[in-house]
Amino acid sequence: MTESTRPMRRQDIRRENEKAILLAAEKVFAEAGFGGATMQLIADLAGLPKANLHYYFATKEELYRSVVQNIFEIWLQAANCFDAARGPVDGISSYIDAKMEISRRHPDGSKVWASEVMHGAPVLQDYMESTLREWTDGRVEIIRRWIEEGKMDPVDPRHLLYMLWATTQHYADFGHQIETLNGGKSLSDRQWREAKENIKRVILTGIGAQPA
Amino acid sequence: MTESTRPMRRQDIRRENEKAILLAAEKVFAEAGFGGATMQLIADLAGLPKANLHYYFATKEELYRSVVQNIFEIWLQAANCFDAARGPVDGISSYIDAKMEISRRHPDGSKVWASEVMHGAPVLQDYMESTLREWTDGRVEIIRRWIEEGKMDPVDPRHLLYMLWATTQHYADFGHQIETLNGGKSLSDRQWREAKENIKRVILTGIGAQPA
DNA sequence: TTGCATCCTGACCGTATGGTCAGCTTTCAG
DNA sequence: CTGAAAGCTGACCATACGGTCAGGATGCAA
Repeated sequence: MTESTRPMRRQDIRRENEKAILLAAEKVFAEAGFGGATMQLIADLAGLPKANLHYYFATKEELYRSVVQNIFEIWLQAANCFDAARGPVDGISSYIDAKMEISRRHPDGSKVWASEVMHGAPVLQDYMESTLREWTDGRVEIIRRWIEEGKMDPVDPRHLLYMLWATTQHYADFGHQIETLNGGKSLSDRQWREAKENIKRVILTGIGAQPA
Repeated sequence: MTESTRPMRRQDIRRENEKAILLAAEKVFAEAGFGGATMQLIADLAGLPKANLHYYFATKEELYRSVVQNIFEIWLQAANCFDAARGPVDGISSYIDAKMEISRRHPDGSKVWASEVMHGAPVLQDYMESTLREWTDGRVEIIRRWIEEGKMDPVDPRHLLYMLWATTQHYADFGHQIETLNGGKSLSDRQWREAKENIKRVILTGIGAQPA
């Protein structure tokens, strides 16, 4: 760690430990699910004694909640690409890029999020009913406008969004399956690019998207 | 249950109890994950004492394995539509129909399967490396032939398959999210039909599929 | 009717887990 | 320098869980 450096300031200690715990927790929750994860495992992975975890996060639930909220933030940020766009080609392309990047860089987070939703969103139900709903309604409106302006075919905006979420998250959540079918090797840079291009091409063509 | 009927035959008893246990287990595993599920909960839901579960299924792992294998069977069966097809429109349409029907009728099974894969397929790894791989290779070959025959655009067959899996399973695995965004109500017959039609339309158009 | 295999279950057990706490060390403001 | 606040942790606890088992109930073939 930072053994040979000068002693850390309190603030730094707090930040670094919380970060290490959250990172370890994300991995363990992703691999074992909430029920299968143990504080001991997370502690070991973070390189801290278990009691120290409880110093920063009172309960397993609280730690889990923090992890899930982190993911949700990242998830929502990817959405900004959508707003600045002038048309479906631009907006959907960059959204797919962003979400595929998340699937590649934060597969654990993606899995935790998927798990949370699959189990009925016990922790994030309120977020889904407020933040997520507002975000979705906003994008639906944008897509609807694109359709009105003749920039794409009249596809149901909600189902289009579900399709975008599904196809991109699949590469994280079902990454193990994809790897297995890829001869046990994780996708190469090239394969990730192909995956992205394929999704973009099929969807953009599929909705009859017109540039600009 | 069957309180007012005549006593059951042994065979029937065995079959009915195993069925009840598997059904309950599927639901509990789907809702809580493997680690979060308890034999007691499954027993209660099945209306049997916990010890009775261990009479039919020696361990929690064995019960889980049975559940997952059941899903896998259903999953593979949906694949048959693909084979009889004469072209991409026919084959992919019916495959989407079949998989959407599974998502609607067996959402719990779908979730258990998703969970299993997300956690690295600890139980079904061997199946994925044999049965699933063979199945996939076969379909890839079919799609490749369709492309050669000019029946669809040259889309990477594997990524196309992933797209089909992702979009259809999404309606089961993320059903809770979809319901929340649907005003807290589950999708109506009409909405399911729209979802299916949307997926078919976007994908078939997206790959430039030609009838026959 | 009899005997046996199957079916069933309350009570029990060892273990692992989430969580607590008393008391230690370290930082740092005044 | 000093004292209080923040950070840390080994040892401990209560509980819940997966699993066992002895022995009773039930069906069924002969």
